[in-house]
Amino acid sequence: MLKEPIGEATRERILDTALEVIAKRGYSSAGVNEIVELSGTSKGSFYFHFPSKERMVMALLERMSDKLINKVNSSTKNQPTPLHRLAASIDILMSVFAKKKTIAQVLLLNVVGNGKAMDKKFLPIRERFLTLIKQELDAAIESKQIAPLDSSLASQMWLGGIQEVILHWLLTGQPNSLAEVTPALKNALLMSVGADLSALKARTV
Amino acid sequence: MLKEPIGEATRERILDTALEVIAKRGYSSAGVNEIVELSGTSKGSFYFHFPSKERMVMALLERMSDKLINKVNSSTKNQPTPLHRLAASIDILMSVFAKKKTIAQVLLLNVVGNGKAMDKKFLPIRERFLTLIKQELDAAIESKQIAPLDSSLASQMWLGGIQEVILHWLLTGQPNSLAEVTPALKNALLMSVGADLSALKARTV
Amino acid sequence: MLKEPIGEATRERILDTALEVIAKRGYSSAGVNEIVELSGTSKGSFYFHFPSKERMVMALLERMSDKLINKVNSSTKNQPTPLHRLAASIDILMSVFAKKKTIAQVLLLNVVGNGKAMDKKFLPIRERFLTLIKQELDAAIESKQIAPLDSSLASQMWLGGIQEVILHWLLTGQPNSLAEVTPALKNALLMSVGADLSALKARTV
Amino acid sequence: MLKEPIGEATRERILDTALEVIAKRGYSSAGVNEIVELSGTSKGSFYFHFPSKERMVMALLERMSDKLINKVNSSTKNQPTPLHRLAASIDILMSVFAKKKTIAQVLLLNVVGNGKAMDKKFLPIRERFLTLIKQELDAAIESKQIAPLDSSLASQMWLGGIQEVILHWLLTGQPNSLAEVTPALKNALLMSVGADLSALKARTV
DNA sequence: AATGAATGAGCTTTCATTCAT
DNA sequence: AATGAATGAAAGCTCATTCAT
Repeated sequence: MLKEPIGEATRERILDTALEVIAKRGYSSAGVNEIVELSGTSKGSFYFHFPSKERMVMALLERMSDKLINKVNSSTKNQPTPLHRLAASIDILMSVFAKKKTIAQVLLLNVVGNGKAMDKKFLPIRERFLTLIKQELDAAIESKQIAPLDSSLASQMWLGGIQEVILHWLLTGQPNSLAEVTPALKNALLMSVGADLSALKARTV
Repeated sequence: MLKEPIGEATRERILDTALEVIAKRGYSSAGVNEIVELSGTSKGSFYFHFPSKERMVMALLERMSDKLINKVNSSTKNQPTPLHRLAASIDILMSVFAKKKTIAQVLLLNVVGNGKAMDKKFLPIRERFLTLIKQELDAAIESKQIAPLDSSLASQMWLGGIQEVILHWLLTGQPNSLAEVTPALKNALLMSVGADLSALKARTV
Repeated sequence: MLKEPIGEATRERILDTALEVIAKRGYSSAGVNEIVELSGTSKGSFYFHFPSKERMVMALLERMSDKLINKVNSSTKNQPTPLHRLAASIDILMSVFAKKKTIAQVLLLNVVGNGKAMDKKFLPIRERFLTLIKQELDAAIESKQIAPLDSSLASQMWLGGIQEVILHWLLTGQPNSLAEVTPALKNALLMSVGADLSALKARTV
Repeated sequence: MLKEPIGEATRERILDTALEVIAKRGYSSAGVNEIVELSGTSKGSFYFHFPSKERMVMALLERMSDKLINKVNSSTKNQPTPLHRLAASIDILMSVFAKKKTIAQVLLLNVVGNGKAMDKKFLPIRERFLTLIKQELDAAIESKQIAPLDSSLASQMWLGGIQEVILHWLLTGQPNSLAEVTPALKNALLMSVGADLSALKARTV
């Protein structure tokens, strides 16, 4: 009655399972076999819905980054200034990854360097986040919240910085909770572009 | 008399070739076959010198990070303060990667997420760079060059930020030369820890 | 309607071919490659049907000993006494091996010592034959056809004696036909447990 | 001073080690590498002393069966009759194998069915034991200790029977000690050729 | 839409053997 | 006599993909 987009159930089931399996095993060790078995479907179904394993993963990553960017957009909607929006973005990213380890694992451990020279294929996803950050930085510059700077470079630095902190947490378990370090990370990033932290705090209230 | 490490020729040849092949194809697509063929050796030789492909790659990464860290240490030896040393480290890292793309590709594209759950195996290498940065940050804090902060977190942010800029360059070709963005990246990172940039410049002279 | 085990064709073809190849080359020299080529299937099929070469061989041996034991059981069904059943068992074993050299080769030349410490894996098959003999010996003891003795030991001696005669024939070609020596072997084995041969003959009529 | 056949030390060391390794791993899993390492020699030495692994094993088996047959001959030297000699042979064989498991493992688990179609190569060794038994059986027939029979067949049955009992002990650990079953085995074998057991006992004293 | 048996190129690894020293 | 680096054929096995049903 409620299985809304009829006929897509199998496709979704495959993607859901793929997320789990890739998080557990990594991209190239995640076999179509295991995905198909755990999802209760079949090889034939898999290749009916996706032309290849690679394209399936791209669909998965797209679905994931869509959701993630939507969440970011929701959380920034009501923020008064570009810097507030950047701060809110960092908050939401960190909290989402903290809550869904699998998403972090797949997006961060497999988006980069997956061993099959498909790095370029994942670029669009990275680009989306870079653009997100860059736009707000440019807006902050335009509104004189921060001084002019190479916003492209800065956004790369931000993305990398955030990624590495999460990665470190995934791989070493340090810190216990991402929430612990989020404020400090946010401060450091904002300071790196010369933002006035006091202005931010005042307004958050 | 001086050709000290005799008999290591084959081993070195394999490692050199592996670097090229992994840079070209990524870790898991770099076949022992191709490495052996291009290096003009044999499978038997490969497995005489290394117990497995995995261990060979670890040896390669160790050799690479040894060299890299040595270069960093050389370049910071004569710097007067911790912040100067951090700045010099960034300079040398960026210039090395700019010069040797293959090193960047292997170290950055394969250190993380290579698809066979060996991520943890590469941790020691990441850790070495993190420690390098952290030590100088701690020294800078102790010598009051910067205010106290979570130096562990900061070093992660630095490493991630630097990595991402290089990665972006590798994957998109932007900017044309890493040298272009090095000063701005350096500034941003130093500002992120609240460093006084003017103090740095004054002393560099 | 009656082609019951449909879809098992490939699996059976592999087992049939494996029997030939192992008889020709021995267990460890029988390559999956050759088995697959001669059976007109593929490596993929092989590993779809069996998890490993070793497990395939175990399946083969099981199938063989099942058939063999069924034949023995059929032939002893109508025998009046335990000793008659033992005599009939020897007859049928010898005649089966005489007819199907490949079965003898695989079952006797590979059941023991195949070079990869899997000897213990084949034990169950030896055990089945030992049990078969032991049960009849015990029955013969109980029915006072023979005096009490270590039936376990005796069954080992019987099995080994029969095996060796067949082996000798396989390896040297002597005697020309197993049938030649079957009566003498049967007598010797029965005498070894103190059986009264005359009683046997009288009743066979 | 006493290292009699100078220069053979290495060769002997290799053979001794090979015995251990083959007992542990079986023929085809016993690698030249391991033998060479454990014996403290080198690949070069190995192939200086033996033209191939196979020939080395044959040399080992020859050495072993020489020793074994010498022991048998010593133990039968002073026995009064052929049947006494046969009984003594069984005793000594069982006690040697009981004492040196490695010898039993190599001689029995690898002489037969070693997986590389070299079965025929080991025939001479089997033949030596068969001949040993056959000669005494023939002598017993000639001296009228037993009635005429197919001594060739009987010797095969004996050899197989003895082998299987030892094999069973090696593979299952039953019985605890070979000595336990030796008298019963001896009796059964002698009865299988129609020997008068009482005559034997009387004379043994 | 779905199934699962079948494919085969490709993988890493093993190992008896050779040979320059 | 001895060394051990080098060889390469061959092994068992994996896995994304295809296709008849």
